[in-house]
Amino acid sequence: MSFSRYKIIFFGTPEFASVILEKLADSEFRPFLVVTASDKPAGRKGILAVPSVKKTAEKKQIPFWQLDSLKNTGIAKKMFSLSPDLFIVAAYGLILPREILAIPKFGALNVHPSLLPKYRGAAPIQASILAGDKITGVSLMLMDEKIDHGPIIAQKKIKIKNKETMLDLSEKLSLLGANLLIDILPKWLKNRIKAKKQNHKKASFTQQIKKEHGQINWSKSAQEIEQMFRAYQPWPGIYTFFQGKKIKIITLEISKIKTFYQPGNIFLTTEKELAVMTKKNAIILKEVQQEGKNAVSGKSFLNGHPQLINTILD
RNA sequence: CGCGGGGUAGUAGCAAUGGCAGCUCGCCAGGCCCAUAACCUGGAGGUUGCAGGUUCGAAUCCUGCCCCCGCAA
Repeated sequence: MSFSRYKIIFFGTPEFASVILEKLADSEFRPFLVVTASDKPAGRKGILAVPSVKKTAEKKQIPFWQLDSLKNTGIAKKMFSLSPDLFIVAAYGLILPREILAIPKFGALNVHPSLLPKYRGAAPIQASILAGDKITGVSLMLMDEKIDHGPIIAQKKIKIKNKETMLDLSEKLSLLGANLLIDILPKWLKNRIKAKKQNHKKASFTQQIKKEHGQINWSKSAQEIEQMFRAYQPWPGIYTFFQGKKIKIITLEISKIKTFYQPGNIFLTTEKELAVMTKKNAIILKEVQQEGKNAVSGKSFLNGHPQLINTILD
């Protein structure tokens, strides 16, 4: 029995969605149309950045639309005329209006990288790392007009490992989500699954991440700063200011070394490594990058800035 | 033509802003030491990204080019 007669439209934009699209494209749930965001200028020279999903659609030879708005009524009509059976949405970036959601017979399914109702919104993966959670997962959800609010079809948990960054976890969750989809879709399309309403009282929300979130507050604990570091890879990264210049931290390590320094104090460990004290434990700066400069090891940075030792960072 | 920083010894990091090109690290030799990545003494190592210009004199000022990076998006 094949499901390839069902007409599926896939909505998504970044890498996370791209992984899912790739899996679907090779399955019997291959979408016949992909909707993604348009190319946007990026980088120093304003070179156009192509959404990851667009590349995958091209690679898998699936037609795609690049839309920056779904509010145009013509879009809904055009989609309706294609008579799709199902939408699959993963990190598309735009809210789907009600008239669009109403189009497919089997609804619009969203792949959300958290255990809903926890971490609704824009940055669930970062939120789970930032909070130091040990377990997270993906949720398949039937979309309604409110963000990440619809009833849940399926969930799958995974552990968050110690050194896992947002990037690592994102990749795992996208694969998990893709496999879960392929697993669940046959039952869903035969109406054998009932979506369960979320417990809205337990809902929590995450905000879009801004660059300012990456500034280090040294009065937090080393543990918290390290979680921040992993959550904000690759963007915005974490940084501090030294003599008015922004210093990005490229790699770091927690040190349990005992000192009497106050939080933010820069010092040398017995191994001559560059370290900063926090509220609890110290952070060793293995690799740093000053604005306008290449990334260098903590030792090298120290060679050029010997006055660094014993200054206090905010 | 979005804004800005940078390229100086060795695959390292930084000074010197018109007047002898220096510092830290590393490297080499020797010393000290039970010993050392610590300490002491000495040493090697440079066409200052490339090309041109201004000047008695350019790492420094001007022009063009190459390369690296931060911001913005």
